[in-house]
Amino acid sequence: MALPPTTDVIELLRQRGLRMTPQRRAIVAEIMRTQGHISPTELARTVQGEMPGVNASTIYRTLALLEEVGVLAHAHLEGGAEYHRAEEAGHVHLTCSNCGAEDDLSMDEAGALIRLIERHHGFHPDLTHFAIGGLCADCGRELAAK
Amino acid sequence: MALPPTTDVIELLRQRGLRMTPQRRAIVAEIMRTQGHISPTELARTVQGEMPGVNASTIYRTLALLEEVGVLAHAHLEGGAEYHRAEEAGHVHLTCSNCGAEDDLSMDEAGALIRLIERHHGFHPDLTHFAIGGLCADCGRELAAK
DNA sequence: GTATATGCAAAGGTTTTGCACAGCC
DNA sequence: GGCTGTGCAAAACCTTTGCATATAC
Repeated sequence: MALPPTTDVIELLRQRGLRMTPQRRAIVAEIMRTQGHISPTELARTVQGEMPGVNASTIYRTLALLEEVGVLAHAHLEGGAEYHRAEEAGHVHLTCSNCGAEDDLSMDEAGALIRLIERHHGFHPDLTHFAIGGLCADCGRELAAK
Repeated sequence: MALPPTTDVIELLRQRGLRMTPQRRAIVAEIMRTQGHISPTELARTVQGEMPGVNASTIYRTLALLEEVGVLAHAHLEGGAEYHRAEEAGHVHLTCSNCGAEDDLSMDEAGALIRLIERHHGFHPDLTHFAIGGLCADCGRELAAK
Protein backbone atom coordinates (compact mmCIF):
# COMPACT_ATOMS: atom_id res chain seq x y z
CA MET A 1 0.00 0.00 0.00
CA ALA A 2 1.41 3.32 -1.05
CA LEU A 3 1.14 5.68 1.85
CA PRO A 4 1.07 9.34 0.95
CA PRO A 5 4.37 10.49 2.33
CA THR A 6 4.56 12.97 5.15
CA THR A 7 5.89 15.54 2.72
CA ASP A 8 2.59 15.54 0.87
CA VAL A 9 0.72 16.50 3.97
CA ILE A 10 3.26 19.16 4.78
CA GLU A 11 2.85 20.50 1.25
CA LEU A 12 -0.91 20.58 1.70
CA LEU A 13 -0.63 22.53 4.92
CA ARG A 14 1.79 24.96 3.30
CA GLN A 15 -0.62 25.62 0.49
CA ARG A 16 -3.19 26.65 3.03
CA GLY A 17 -0.79 29.16 4.46
CA LEU A 18 -0.24 27.12 7.59
CA ARG A 19 3.17 27.04 9.16
CA MET A 20 5.33 24.01 9.58
CA THR A 21 6.76 23.98 13.02
CA PRO A 22 8.96 21.19 14.33
CA GLN A 23 6.08 20.08 16.53
CA ARG A 24 3.74 19.77 13.58
CA ARG A 25 6.33 17.90 11.63
CA ALA A 26 6.76 15.41 14.45
CA ILE A 27 3.02 14.98 14.92
CA VAL A 28 2.34 14.56 11.21
CA ALA A 29 5.23 12.13 10.85
CA GLU A 30 3.94 10.04 13.71
CA ILE A 31 0.44 10.00 12.28
CA MET A 32 1.60 8.92 8.86
CA ARG A 33 3.58 6.17 10.52
CA THR A 34 0.48 4.89 12.30
CA GLN A 35 -1.93 2.39 10.81
CA GLY A 36 -5.42 2.31 12.20
CA HIS A 37 -6.67 4.21 15.18
CA ILE A 38 -5.04 7.19 16.68
CA SER A 39 -6.15 8.26 20.12
CA PRO A 40 -5.10 11.73 21.20
CA THR A 41 -3.62 10.53 24.46
CA GLU A 42 -1.61 7.74 22.87
CA LEU A 43 -0.38 10.10 20.22
CA ALA A 44 0.63 12.57 22.88
CA ARG A 45 2.64 9.91 24.66
CA THR A 46 4.39 8.77 21.49
CA VAL A 47 5.22 12.21 20.21
CA GLN A 48 6.43 13.36 23.58
CA GLY A 49 8.67 10.31 23.63
CA GLU A 50 10.63 11.53 20.68
CA MET A 51 10.22 15.23 21.24
CA PRO A 52 9.81 15.98 24.92
CA GLY A 53 8.05 19.18 25.79
CA VAL A 54 5.37 19.01 23.14
CA ASN A 55 2.28 20.10 24.96
CA ALA A 56 -0.93 18.10 24.97
CA SER A 57 -2.87 21.14 23.84
CA THR A 58 -0.70 21.28 20.74
CA ILE A 59 -1.61 17.69 19.99
CA TYR A 60 -5.31 18.41 20.28
CA ARG A 61 -5.09 21.57 18.21
CA THR A 62 -3.12 19.80 15.52
CA LEU A 63 -5.52 16.87 15.37
CA ALA A 64 -8.45 19.24 14.94
CA LEU A 65 -6.54 21.10 12.27
CA LEU A 66 -5.73 17.94 10.36
CA GLU A 67 -9.35 16.93 10.46
CA GLU A 68 -10.35 20.32 9.07
CA VAL A 69 -8.04 20.00 6.10
CA GLY A 70 -9.20 16.45 5.46
CA VAL A 71 -6.12 14.47 6.41
CA LEU A 72 -7.81 12.87 9.38
CA ALA A 73 -11.31 11.79 10.26
CA HIS A 74 -12.71 10.49 13.48
CA ALA A 75 -14.80 7.45 14.21
CA HIS A 76 -16.67 6.22 17.25
CA LEU A 77 -15.63 2.92 18.73
CA GLU A 78 -16.52 1.31 22.02
CA GLY A 79 -13.80 3.16 23.86
CA GLY A 80 -14.83 6.54 22.51
CA ALA A 81 -13.82 8.69 19.57
CA GLU A 82 -10.60 8.02 17.74
CA TYR A 83 -8.92 9.49 14.71
CA HIS A 84 -7.69 7.66 11.67
CA ARG A 85 -6.15 8.75 8.41
CA ALA A 86 -8.91 9.83 6.06
CA GLU A 87 -7.72 7.61 3.22
CA GLU A 88 -7.82 4.64 5.58
CA ALA A 89 -11.54 5.08 6.15
CA GLY A 90 -12.44 2.35 3.70
CA HIS A 91 -13.71 -0.26 6.09
CA VAL A 92 -16.42 -0.85 8.62
CA HIS A 93 -15.44 -1.82 12.14
CA LEU A 94 -17.17 -4.78 13.73
CA THR A 95 -16.40 -4.93 17.44
CA CYS A 96 -17.46 -7.82 19.64
CA SER A 97 -19.06 -6.56 22.80
CA ASN A 98 -18.22 -9.78 24.59
CA CYS A 99 -14.53 -10.39 23.89
CA GLY A 100 -13.51 -7.13 22.26
CA ALA A 101 -12.38 -8.75 19.03
CA GLU A 102 -12.30 -6.50 16.01
CA ASP A 103 -13.15 -7.48 12.50
CA ASP A 104 -13.61 -5.44 9.37
CA LEU A 105 -16.07 -5.31 6.52
CA SER A 106 -14.65 -4.14 3.24
CA MET A 107 -16.47 -1.35 1.48
CA ASP A 108 -17.41 -3.81 -1.25
CA GLU A 109 -19.21 -5.92 1.27
CA ALA A 110 -20.72 -2.85 2.88
CA GLY A 111 -22.06 -1.65 -0.45
CA ALA A 112 -25.17 -3.80 -0.23
CA LEU A 113 -25.90 -2.51 3.26
CA ILE A 114 -25.54 1.06 2.15
CA ARG A 115 -27.90 0.59 -0.77
CA LEU A 116 -30.46 -1.02 1.47
CA ILE A 117 -30.49 1.89 3.87
CA GLU A 118 -30.59 4.44 1.06
CA ARG A 119 -33.51 2.70 -0.53
CA HIS A 120 -35.62 2.86 2.58
CA HIS A 121 -34.92 6.34 3.79
CA GLY A 122 -32.88 8.34 1.34
CA PHE A 123 -30.30 8.47 4.09
CA HIS A 124 -26.70 8.13 2.84
CA PRO A 125 -24.92 6.18 5.53
CA ASP A 126 -21.25 6.42 6.29
CA LEU A 127 -20.68 3.08 7.90
CA THR A 128 -17.13 3.96 8.79
CA HIS A 129 -18.07 6.67 11.22
CA PHE A 130 -19.45 4.43 13.92
CA ALA A 131 -18.39 0.91 14.64
CA ILE A 132 -20.97 -1.87 14.52
CA GLY A 133 -21.28 -3.73 17.79
CA GLY A 134 -22.46 -7.26 18.36
CA LEU A 135 -21.11 -10.73 18.97
CA CYS A 136 -18.32 -12.27 16.94
CA ALA A 137 -18.86 -15.76 15.55
CA ASP A 138 -17.02 -17.41 18.45
CA CYS A 139 -18.84 -15.59 21.20
CA GLY A 140 -22.15 -16.02 19.43
CA ARG A 141 -21.68 -19.78 19.36
CA GLU A 142 -20.50 -19.89 22.94
CA LEU A 143 -23.38 -17.88 24.32
CA ALA A 144 -25.95 -19.74 22.23
CA ALA A 145 -24.77 -23.02 23.76
CA LYS A 146 -26.03 -22.00 27.17
CA MET B 1 -47.55 2.29 23.70
CA ALA B 2 -47.83 0.58 27.04
CA LEU B 3 -44.90 1.62 29.13
CA PRO B 4 -44.03 -0.78 31.90
CA PRO B 5 -44.91 1.24 34.93
CA THR B 6 -42.34 2.38 37.42
CA THR B 7 -43.78 -0.06 39.92
CA ASP B 8 -42.69 -2.98 37.73
CA VAL B 9 -39.11 -1.85 37.83
CA ILE B 10 -39.29 -1.33 41.55
CA GLU B 11 -40.71 -4.82 41.91
CA LEU B 12 -37.84 -6.20 39.84
CA LEU B 13 -35.27 -4.48 42.01
CA ARG B 14 -37.00 -5.75 45.14
CA GLN B 15 -36.87 -9.30 43.88
CA ARG B 16 -33.14 -8.98 43.59
CA GLY B 17 -32.89 -7.93 47.19
CA LEU B 18 -32.11 -4.35 46.27
CA ARG B 19 -33.47 -1.56 48.39
CA MET B 20 -35.85 1.09 47.27
CA THR B 21 -34.65 4.39 48.56
CA PRO B 22 -36.40 7.66 47.78
CA GLN B 23 -33.50 8.56 45.51
CA ARG B 24 -33.90 5.39 43.50
CA ARG B 25 -37.60 5.94 43.26
CA ALA B 26 -37.06 9.42 41.89
CA ILE B 27 -34.42 8.29 39.43
CA VAL B 28 -36.43 5.33 38.20
CA ALA B 29 -39.55 7.46 37.88
CA GLU B 30 -37.68 10.04 35.85
CA ILE B 31 -36.23 7.37 33.59
CA MET B 32 -39.58 5.75 32.93
CA ARG B 33 -40.95 9.17 32.11
CA THR B 34 -38.23 9.73 29.51
CA GLN B 35 -38.49 8.62 25.92
CA GLY B 36 -35.30 8.13 24.00
CA HIS B 37 -31.84 9.00 25.20
CA ILE B 38 -30.85 9.57 28.75
CA SER B 39 -27.54 11.21 29.42
CA PRO B 40 -26.23 10.96 32.96
CA THR B 41 -25.65 14.68 33.27
CA GLU B 42 -29.09 15.62 32.00
CA LEU B 43 -30.68 13.06 34.27
CA ALA B 44 -28.73 14.43 37.18
CA ARG B 45 -30.00 17.91 36.45
CA THR B 46 -33.62 16.79 36.14
CA VAL B 47 -33.66 14.61 39.22
CA GLN B 48 -31.91 17.22 41.30
CA GLY B 49 -34.57 19.64 40.15
CA GLU B 50 -37.29 17.70 41.89
CA MET B 51 -35.23 16.26 44.69
CA PRO B 52 -32.35 18.54 45.55
CA GLY B 53 -29.39 16.98 47.24
CA VAL B 54 -29.30 13.81 45.19
CA ASN B 55 -25.65 13.32 44.52
CA ALA B 56 -24.25 12.79 41.04
CA SER B 57 -22.48 9.66 42.17
CA THR B 58 -25.85 8.20 43.13
CA ILE B 59 -27.07 8.87 39.60
CA TYR B 60 -24.11 7.10 38.07
CA ARG B 61 -24.34 4.18 40.45
CA THR B 62 -28.03 3.80 39.81
CA LEU B 63 -27.62 3.95 36.04
CA ALA B 64 -24.97 1.23 36.18
CA LEU B 65 -27.21 -0.83 38.41
CA LEU B 66 -30.18 -0.49 36.11
CA GLU B 67 -28.05 -1.59 33.21
CA GLU B 68 -26.92 -4.64 35.16
CA VAL B 69 -30.47 -5.74 35.86
CA GLY B 70 -31.45 -5.15 32.26
CA VAL B 71 -33.72 -2.14 32.58
CA LEU B 72 -31.32 0.12 30.70
CA ALA B 73 -28.80 -0.29 27.93
CA HIS B 74 -26.35 2.17 26.53
CA ALA B 75 -25.66 3.18 22.96
CA HIS B 76 -23.00 5.26 21.29
CA LEU B 77 -24.11 8.39 19.50
CA GLU B 78 -22.19 11.32 18.14
CA GLY B 79 -22.12 13.05 21.49
CA GLY B 80 -20.86 10.01 23.36
CA ALA B 81 -22.50 7.19 25.28
CA GLU B 82 -26.10 7.50 26.37
CA TYR B 83 -28.55 5.27 28.09
CA HIS B 84 -32.01 4.29 26.93
CA ARG B 85 -34.65 1.98 28.26
CA ALA B 86 -33.85 -1.57 27.25
CA GLU B 87 -37.29 -2.23 25.79
CA GLU B 88 -36.87 0.84 23.63
CA ALA B 89 -33.80 -0.65 22.02
CA GLY B 90 -35.74 -1.84 19.01
CA HIS B 91 -34.50 0.65 16.50
CA VAL B 92 -31.37 1.74 14.75
CA HIS B 93 -30.30 5.37 15.04
CA LEU B 94 -29.46 7.21 11.88
CA THR B 95 -27.79 10.52 12.70
CA CYS B 96 -26.98 13.11 10.07
CA SER B 97 -23.45 14.35 10.49
CA ASN B 98 -24.33 17.57 8.67
CA CYS B 99 -27.48 18.84 10.35
CA GLY B 100 -27.76 16.53 13.33
CA ALA B 101 -31.16 15.19 12.32
CA GLU B 102 -32.08 11.84 13.75
CA ASP B 103 -34.03 9.16 12.01
CA ASP B 104 -34.76 5.57 12.93
CA LEU B 105 -34.77 2.25 11.22
CA SER B 106 -37.21 -0.27 12.60
CA MET B 107 -35.86 -3.66 13.48
CA ASP B 108 -37.92 -5.12 10.65
CA GLU B 109 -36.04 -2.97 8.20
CA ALA B 110 -32.77 -3.69 9.93
CA GLY B 111 -33.34 -7.43 9.66
CA ALA B 112 -32.02 -7.61 6.14
CA LEU B 113 -28.88 -5.74 7.13
CA ILE B 114 -28.28 -8.06 10.03
CA ARG B 115 -28.66 -11.14 7.88
CA LEU B 116 -26.23 -9.75 5.34
CA ILE B 117 -23.54 -9.16 7.91
CA GLU B 118 -24.10 -12.54 9.51
CA ARG B 119 -23.81 -14.26 6.18
CA HIS B 120 -20.44 -12.76 5.45
CA HIS B 121 -18.70 -13.07 8.75
CA GLY B 122 -20.72 -15.05 11.25
CA PHE B 123 -20.77 -11.83 13.24
CA HIS B 124 -24.09 -11.14 14.98
CA PRO B 125 -24.51 -7.40 14.85
CA ASP B 126 -26.44 -5.37 17.35
CA LEU B 127 -27.26 -2.37 15.24
CA THR B 128 -28.79 -0.57 18.18
CA HIS B 129 -25.55 -0.26 20.07
CA PHE B 130 -23.92 2.28 17.79
CA ALA B 131 -25.69 4.86 15.73
CA ILE B 132 -25.16 4.92 11.99
CA GLY B 133 -23.75 8.21 10.72
CA GLY B 134 -24.13 9.74 7.31
CA LEU B 135 -26.14 12.35 5.48
CA CYS B 136 -29.89 12.61 5.70
CA ALA B 137 -31.85 12.85 2.47
CA ASP B 138 -32.05 16.64 2.63
CA CYS B 139 -28.40 17.25 3.31
CA GLY B 140 -27.39 14.65 0.76
CA ARG B 141 -29.34 16.47 -1.92
CA GLU B 142 -28.07 19.84 -0.86
CA LEU B 143 -24.43 18.84 -0.85
CA ALA B 144 -24.73 16.95 -4.12
CA ALA B 145 -26.00 20.11 -5.79
CA LYS B 146 -22.67 21.82 -5.27
C1' DG C 1 -29.17 -5.28 63.63
C1' DT C 2 -27.00 -5.60 59.40
C1' DA C 3 -26.06 -5.06 54.93
C1' DT C 4 -26.70 -1.72 51.54
C1' DA C 5 -27.09 2.94 49.63
C1' DT C 6 -26.02 7.67 49.96
C1' DG C 7 -23.41 11.92 50.54
C1' DC C 8 -19.31 14.09 50.56
C1' DA C 9 -14.94 15.15 49.12
C1' DA C 10 -11.28 14.15 46.61
C1' DA C 11 -8.98 12.28 42.80
C1' DG C 12 -8.56 11.00 38.04
C1' DG C 13 -8.58 11.64 33.34
C1' DT C 14 -9.41 14.01 29.12
C1' DT C 15 -10.06 18.10 26.67
C1' DT C 16 -10.47 23.21 26.29
C1' DT C 17 -9.16 27.97 26.82
C1' DG C 18 -6.75 32.54 27.75
C1' DC C 19 -2.71 34.72 27.53
C1' DA C 20 2.11 35.90 26.89
C1' DC C 21 6.01 34.55 24.38
C1' DA C 22 8.47 32.33 20.64
C1' DG C 23 9.32 31.50 16.03
C1' DC C 24 7.90 30.68 11.06
C1' DC C 25 7.50 33.10 6.65
C1' DG D 1 7.76 42.48 11.53
C1' DG D 2 3.55 40.52 11.72
C1' DC D 3 0.81 36.89 12.47
C1' DT D 4 0.46 32.13 13.71
C1' DG D 5 1.55 28.42 16.79
C1' DT D 6 3.13 26.89 21.22
C1' DG D 7 3.67 26.33 26.10
C1' DC D 8 1.91 26.98 30.39
C1' DA D 9 -1.42 27.05 33.75
C1' DA D 10 -5.82 26.92 34.90
C1' DA D 11 -10.34 25.58 34.29
C1' DA D 12 -14.06 22.84 32.71
C1' DC D 13 -16.04 18.57 32.30
C1' DC D 14 -17.40 14.02 33.32
C1' DT D 15 -16.88 10.09 35.96
C1' DT D 16 -15.04 7.20 39.67
C1' DT D 17 -13.72 5.94 44.32
C1' DG D 18 -12.98 5.62 49.51
C1' DC D 19 -14.94 6.29 53.59
C1' DA D 20 -18.14 7.57 57.23
C1' DT D 21 -22.92 7.99 57.96
C1' DA D 22 -27.68 7.11 57.30
C1' DT D 23 -31.36 3.94 56.34
C1' DA D 24 -34.29 0.17 54.18
C1' DC D 25 -35.42 -4.32 55.27
